[in-house]
Amino acid sequence: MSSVAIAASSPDPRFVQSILMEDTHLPGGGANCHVTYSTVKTEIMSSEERPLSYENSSPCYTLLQPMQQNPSPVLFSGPSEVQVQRRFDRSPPPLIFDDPRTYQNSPRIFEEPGLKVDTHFGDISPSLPPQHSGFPPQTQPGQQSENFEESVLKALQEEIDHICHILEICPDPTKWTNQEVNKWIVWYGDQFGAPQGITDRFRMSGEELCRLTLEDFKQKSKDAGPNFHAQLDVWKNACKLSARREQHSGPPHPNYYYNSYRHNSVSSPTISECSETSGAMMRRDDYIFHQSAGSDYPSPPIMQQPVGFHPEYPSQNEAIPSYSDYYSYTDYNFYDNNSDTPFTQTDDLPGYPVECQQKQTIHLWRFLKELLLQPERYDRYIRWVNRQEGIFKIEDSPKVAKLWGKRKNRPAMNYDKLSRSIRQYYRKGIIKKTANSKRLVYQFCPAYL
DNA sequence: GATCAGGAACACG
DNA sequence: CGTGTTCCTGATC
Repeated sequence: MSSVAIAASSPDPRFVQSILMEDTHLPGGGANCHVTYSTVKTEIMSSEERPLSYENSSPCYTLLQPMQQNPSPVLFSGPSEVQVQRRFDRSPPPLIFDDPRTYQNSPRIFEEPGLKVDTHFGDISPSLPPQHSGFPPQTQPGQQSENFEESVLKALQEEIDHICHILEICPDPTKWTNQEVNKWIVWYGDQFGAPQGITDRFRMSGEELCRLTLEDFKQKSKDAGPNFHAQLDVWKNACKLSARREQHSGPPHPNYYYNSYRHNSVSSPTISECSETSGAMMRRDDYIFHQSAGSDYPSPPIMQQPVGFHPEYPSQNEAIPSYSDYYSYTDYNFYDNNSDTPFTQTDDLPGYPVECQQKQTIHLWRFLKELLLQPERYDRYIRWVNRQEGIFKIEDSPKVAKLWGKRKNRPAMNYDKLSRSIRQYYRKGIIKKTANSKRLVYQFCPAYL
């Protein structure tokens, strides 16, 4: 059994697009393919093809696939047969092979020296004995591509859910309002290096957006346009596949975040709560590297806590989300284990290759928003005053500053400096003071709501 | 004293 | 160049 690490949606939407559109029925392949979050950095794209967002993107997905008699051309074979190559007219990079069952013995990308295993995000545990690898039994040939598609879809669904939660948008692009389109463009624009004012070029409904062709996107932004187009395609396809799956397999996929937002129910659950209470979050035993009873490794909820969701820790993009600034993992290697912090993982970021921990950044406004979106954790420090209008109040300025400092690995961060950064947003139209300026009360500008 | 506003220099990717 | 970070002065609450 071998695994192949590939970059999935966040790193380059066009690559995922190709998977969803063409590669879900891999000839001879796809059996027991599984997708898990992992910031495995692989050179799928040549450097000139790789969008700017790639460097800042996390997570990547790791596709794990058993070695086949006739390996999938996409994942295993030579360049001439590779869909991705055809699509992008390039030679594919060397793929990474690995055998999860003997993983602990194979010095691979997962085993950077000193790299700890991320039991939280659920990567491969080097210490797990083979019998506890968590791999499901081999499936029948007929199930192969279906499983692959299912896995990709699940991973994408989680990523999309995560973004929907953050942006408070509907997962189905065709149903987006103008404002939701705006949010989505802002979010991915950040990742794709879209020019300022890009949202002005996308003042339309989701339905209109979905009707735009690649050329339309290119016209709106030569560089970022194709990425927007591909990313939208990923969303659309994920939505279709999800609907198709629901048709065949019972109840619809409940988007917990989105539903909770739409129905304006109680405050968002914690991620762990989601994992236990919501069908939208994948069950723990849905994951490949789940914990076997009695093991020292807790069940890794791979998608439960999508990378980047942890405001105190880097998430993807910020440069997303990944997603775009879904973020800098160097931030994990610092300080306090102060029990006051709502997290227990204050060590380094287990499961993330060192090279993935270097280049990502998070924007302050997004960090604040992520804090605000987890009131159950942070409302002691920062909370919405008027969520609809984006007005929020910093209740505990030293604490918020400390969290920000942690996040940026700036131990000397204080509220004076943080507020200076916030004030930089006035000119950029991201955050402003409220009309009746009150201390510690700020307001997100409409485009960033 | 804490917060706010904004200038300026600087770091970093 | 964009996004902060750091330091600063002066004003306001």
